[in-house]
Amino acid sequence: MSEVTRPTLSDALTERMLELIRSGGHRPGDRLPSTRELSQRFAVTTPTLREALRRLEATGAIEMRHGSGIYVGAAIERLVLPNPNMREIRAAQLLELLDARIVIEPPLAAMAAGRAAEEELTALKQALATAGRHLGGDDAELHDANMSFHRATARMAGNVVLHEVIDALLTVHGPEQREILQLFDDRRRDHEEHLAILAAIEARDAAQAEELMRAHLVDVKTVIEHRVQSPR
Amino acid sequence: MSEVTRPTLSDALTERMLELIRSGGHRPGDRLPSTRELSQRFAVTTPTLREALRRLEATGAIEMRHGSGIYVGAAIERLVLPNPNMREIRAAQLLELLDARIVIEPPLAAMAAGRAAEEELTALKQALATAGRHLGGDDAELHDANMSFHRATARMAGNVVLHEVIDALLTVHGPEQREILQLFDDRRRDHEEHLAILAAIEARDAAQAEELMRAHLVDVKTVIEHRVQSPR
DNA sequence: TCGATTAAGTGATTAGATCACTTGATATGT
DNA sequence: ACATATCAAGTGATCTAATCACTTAATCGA
Repeated sequence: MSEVTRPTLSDALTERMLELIRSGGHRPGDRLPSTRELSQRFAVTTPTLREALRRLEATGAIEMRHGSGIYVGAAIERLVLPNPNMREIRAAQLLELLDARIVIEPPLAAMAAGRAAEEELTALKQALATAGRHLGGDDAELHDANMSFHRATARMAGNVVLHEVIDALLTVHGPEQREILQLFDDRRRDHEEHLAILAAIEARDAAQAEELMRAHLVDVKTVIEHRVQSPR
Repeated sequence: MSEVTRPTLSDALTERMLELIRSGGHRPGDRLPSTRELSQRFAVTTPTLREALRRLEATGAIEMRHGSGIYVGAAIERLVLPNPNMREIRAAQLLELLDARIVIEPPLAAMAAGRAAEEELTALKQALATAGRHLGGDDAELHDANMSFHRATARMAGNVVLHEVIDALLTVHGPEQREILQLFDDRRRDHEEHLAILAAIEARDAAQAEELMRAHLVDVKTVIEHRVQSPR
């Protein structure tokens, strides 16, 4: 979903469809209106509507059964719902995401330490350097740089499957996390924890890399938990 | 991609497009033929073609830029390419997949043991019972039942994110794994290991559940490694 | 009571035309 | 000569309205 080109009609349709499912309180398995009714309601023609539907189908948000109807898919629950009202729900998702990362990323850090190559370490250092430059400035850029650090660590581990998993998780929940994680005091500590992880990997100390990564993610989780209970 | 309904024209188109990209040796960023030429080559009309393109776009396999063209996306490399010739590559992917599962599933088993509810345990037992019935028979059904056991365990852990990750991994690599894992002597041992894991979860012994799951997956990995070196 | 039939509703596909956007070449002005 | 403006060709986006293919549940018949 790179936004290099201007949002097209079909782009907007996809989101309106998601909104329809969500605001309608639909659950997985529920049946949605027919293509004819949807195209009328959204004032677009059938082919245009179907393009939007195909995208949703590819994501697992809906399921289209020939001759039967359009049904809400199982994946609808894990989709990023751009609903600005439901801060708590999104925070809960975020905590689950962090639990997932706490499971996956520490072993990845250990694997990375086991096979750290010079050229790969460069990517890590570069991400941290970028993050360092944005420590006092732009929220978005700092967050992106930090995510790059985690991505690079995952890539170094040398397991494509796990790398892609982490990549997907960070991509999907990136914007939400960024929004919640905006607090100035955490910035420097985050950065220093990243540096410590890098040092452990560079020293090829798998055990410490794993432990530092775990501690780091637990720290982040703690911050978010507090943030949810007492939003600023 | 549930195959409850018969594959539609657009389904086939999606795969033909993937094949075109792959066999053409295209790399991410490469430009593909225009919609007009593609629709002619595949002998379908524009709207039909575009549905297939939208699905590929949603997956990140391609990128459509208004007024410019259709380009190969970055995600094309991590897509599952149904190439029947490359047994070694698929086996290598399979080993990476198992490494990934070895990272994720043992902690999930531990989490499941921590919050095992009666009704959820039923799903586990049911899957194992089904597997038991197929121990001496159909390959495909036995494998499906075994995968159901792993899925159910992941679901019990109570983390939607990790559950979906495991679900996706098992779905994507399921058929390949099944093909490689066809050996009669492993069946009973696999089944018994599953039973042991269930017992640990039922006894709420998180540590043992985790360790048994890890040992089980390592066993499977060992089998595959041997199978690749000396295919029967 | 159970099976086959059927009709209504639904998704899938067709056809060609037109609109909107990008891009590189051309022309223009300095 | 260089930079800017204009333009035309190529491309994706959308429209239109009709027909085909499939599912489902009610209906009918044995």
